[in-house]
Amino acid sequence: MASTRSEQYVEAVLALVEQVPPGRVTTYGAVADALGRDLGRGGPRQVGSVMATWGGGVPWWRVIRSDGTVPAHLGPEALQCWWSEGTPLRPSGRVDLAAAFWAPTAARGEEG
DNA sequence: AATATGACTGTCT
DNA sequence: AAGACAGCCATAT
Repeated sequence: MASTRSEQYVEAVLALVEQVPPGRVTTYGAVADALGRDLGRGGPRQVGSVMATWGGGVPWWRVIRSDGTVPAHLGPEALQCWWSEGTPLRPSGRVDLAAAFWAPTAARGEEG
């Protein structure tokens, strides 16, 4: 078990996703960028891969694409959560990143 | 080392 | 607005 770099990355991703407040959302690229400052891994694909494997224990619906859309697997489920949390949505049914975007912070307890 | 795949992103048409 | 294409990064085979 072990504390491999991969697990550290996974924990860091999950930690950021859990930090996302209700009614707000962030993007894969933003999470990858925030972690890239600390872990040196930085790929939105990798963040998505982590979510696909371990996202079941975090508010994954608060993590969407860069254009406010969401993967087909999450559509209906995420929508329900957004309604329930009052996430700012666009008339098209997408999240309004201009109002709902939340900038993730490093998992090492640094914010500035 | 090379190839294939993926909850990504940006640009062009 | 929607579809197609290229770029990027890590993992698995």
